[in-house]
Amino acid sequence: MTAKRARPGPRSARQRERLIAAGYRAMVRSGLEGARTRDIAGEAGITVATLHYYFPTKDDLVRAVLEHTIQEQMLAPLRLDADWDDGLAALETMITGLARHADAEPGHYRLLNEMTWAAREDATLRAMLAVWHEGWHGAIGDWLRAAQRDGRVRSDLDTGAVATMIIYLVLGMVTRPPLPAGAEDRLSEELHRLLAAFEPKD
Amino acid sequence: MTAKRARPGPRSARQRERLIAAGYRAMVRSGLEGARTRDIAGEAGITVATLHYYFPTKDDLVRAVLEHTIQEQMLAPLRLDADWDDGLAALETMITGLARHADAEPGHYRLLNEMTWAAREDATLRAMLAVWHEGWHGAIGDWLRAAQRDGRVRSDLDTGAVATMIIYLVLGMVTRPPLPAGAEDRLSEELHRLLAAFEPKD
DNA sequence: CACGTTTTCTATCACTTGATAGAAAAGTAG
DNA sequence: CTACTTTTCTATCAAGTGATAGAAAACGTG
Repeated sequence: MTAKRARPGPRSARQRERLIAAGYRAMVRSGLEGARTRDIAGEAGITVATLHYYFPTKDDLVRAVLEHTIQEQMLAPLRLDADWDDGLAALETMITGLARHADAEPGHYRLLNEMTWAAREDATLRAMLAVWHEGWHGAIGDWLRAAQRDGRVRSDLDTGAVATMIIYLVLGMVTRPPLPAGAEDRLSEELHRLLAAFEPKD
Repeated sequence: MTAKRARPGPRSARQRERLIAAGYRAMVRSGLEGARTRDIAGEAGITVATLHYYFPTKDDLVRAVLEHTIQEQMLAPLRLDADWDDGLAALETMITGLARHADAEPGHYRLLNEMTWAAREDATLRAMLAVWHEGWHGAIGDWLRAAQRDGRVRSDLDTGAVATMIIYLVLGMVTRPPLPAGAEDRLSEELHRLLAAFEPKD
């Protein structure tokens, strides 16, 4: 017996990509549930019916968009490849870069956020996110250990635990909560002070 | 000319509260948009029509629920009053308490999260959140300064900037992202190490 | 009880939204 | 051109969903 699968035609890969791109934009604009299939189709230059020819249900499209988001849109802002030689600089680049990006593209981080909540009830999504977080956690740990070897970060720190703290810090930061003015100004500087290998003169 | 306002009857304050409580539960369960007015009314033991007698639009109800959430449900888990004498202990109590609470009641923090995003386009909501964040930020700063006076926290730290970091850290933590197993185990311990007044023997 | 007010319900609307059926159009091969 | 496949469109459905009108019930007061 044939599985209750979608019709098997090869489809146009180009149209698929166009729909995923339009879906990403719509979800960044209106959120995961707020994005309307009609808008997405319209933005891709087709009708809803044709959208459903490529993605039988909205959930299929959402899945494809989130997968695309993780693989294409999420790694870039992290700058995991930046300045590998200088771990502290890489850390700073990542944090300030993300803060700026979160101001410019808040919808992107709202999408990441909705994804995290959705992952609680979706094993596939959770697995994808876990892989991504693992890579991120590992990269930050590597940066910290490199800086420890250079004597620029306290050698007694548990780099894994600190990496976790930094990830939490960044995840909270990109939600851009309404903190008192200037609360973020000395953040990066202060993080460096906390991690620094030697006590300042005081 | 009379303003286009709802009918002026006094209403029952008890029913209002019952609706807000039911709304809070429904939104914790299904999210801000996912909560259905029919479900909320049913949970309060009335029909949708009666709900609209108390809250002309769903948005009015949402507003009331969020206001209630900030004032009643949000301050409690922070334990801002805990162990005021010992700032570091208060900090630890807050962080571990929030981690546990976030595991037990994730929906509460999803609601807080949706609120933060909604506040971007709603000045009233943003103002309410800002007041709450300001109090939180101030309390953490007070704890840190108290611990500095006791000589248990490095005196060279900018307590405001560190308070911001801790708030970001907590906001990220309560989203419970799928980090590698055990990533959070030594978090609190490591935070203490970072803040500690003296370098360990190494 | 009688009368006015407040509260609640039944029934229904108006509209959105994801989804589908079936025809038409576009592409492909001989 | 013809026959077949792939893609797209028009038109429409079915299930919600917030909201309302208007009658009925409950309440309060003398």
